[in-house]
Parts: sequence; C-alpha cells; structure tokens
Amino acid sequence: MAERRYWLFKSEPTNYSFQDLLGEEDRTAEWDGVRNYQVRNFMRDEMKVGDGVLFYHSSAKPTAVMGTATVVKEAYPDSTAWEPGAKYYDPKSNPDDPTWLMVDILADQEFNRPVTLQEIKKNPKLQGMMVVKRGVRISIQPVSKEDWDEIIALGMEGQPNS
DNA sequence: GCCAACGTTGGC
DNA sequence: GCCAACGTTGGC
Repeated sequence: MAERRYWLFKSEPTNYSFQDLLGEEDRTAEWDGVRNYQVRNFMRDEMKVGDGVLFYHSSAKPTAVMGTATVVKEAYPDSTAWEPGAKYYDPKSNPDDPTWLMVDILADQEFNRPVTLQEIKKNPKLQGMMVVKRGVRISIQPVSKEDWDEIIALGMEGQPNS
C-alpha cells in the first residue's frame, strides 16, 4: 500500500467554497480548471485515491483551512479545456492528448472552526508549510504528515458547528 | 485597491 | 535560448 500523501487545495469561496462541496450530491466534485503545469504534474504523478486534502479558502475573510476532503478519483482529462467559451478553455489542449487533468474530491470533515492563515503563520510548528511562504501561488500544495496532523488538531478544537 | 512575486508569452 | 513585457495570483 502506497503511503498516503497530503495536500492543500486553494479555492476562492466566492467561486467555490467548502460549503459548496458539502452541498454537492455525494459531497463530491471535479477539481477542474487547473492550468498550471506544476499543479498538473502533482495530480498526474503523485496524487492517489485516499490522499488527504486540506480545503483552503483564499482571497477570503478570513483566509483559512475550512475542513478536509479525500481524493476519490485520480487524474483524468479536464474536459473543460476544450469547451469553447468555458472559463478555462485552452485551445492548445488536444482532446487526443490532453494537456490538463483533474481529480475528484469528496468532502470529509468540516472543521469546528476555521484554521486561519494568520494563526498558521504564528504557529512555530507550521513554518514549513508552503502557504506561509511569500510568493508561493500554486493552487495545490503538498503538505507533510506532521503539518496535516497539526492543522487537523487545531480545526477539531472547540464545539462542532451545528 | 495596491503591489510583490510569479508563470507565460513572444520577439529576437 | 534569452529575457522583457505582460497577465495573474493573492495577501494585505
């Protein structure tokens, strides 16, 4: 059995929020629209069914990890790339040899409270996370098991949201 | 709204 | 293959 990996997925909640994922039928969504080669390569080469996902809200108040999800389908062609007029249309992506890929994720655990970027930056244990580093913009980032465990512990503090 | 930092594009 | 210009990201 391969080692489970951990990831942080960024999403702007005005575009797609963790609540949106929770509200999906089967709580599952296609993670389409990735148009960055480094992120594409993470999905293609490293992401496996069962991997853990921290769902992070960017450009939000607050910017924070909202909960967790699980990868339930490994990389497959992102069909939005060849839909003219779609937001992420890319005429250079050939359906016979797709440039862009997506995965499916399943909402897992909603945190009892958001774990904010502000507190991540203040937490000495979490200084290795890419999300605290200036200028790191990729929308999917690898997360260490130690950082994953720490974020989960913080998110599970306090009373559950009703 | 600002702007630093980054990825991509395209002229050469 | 270099690199300046450009567009985008995303925290603040």
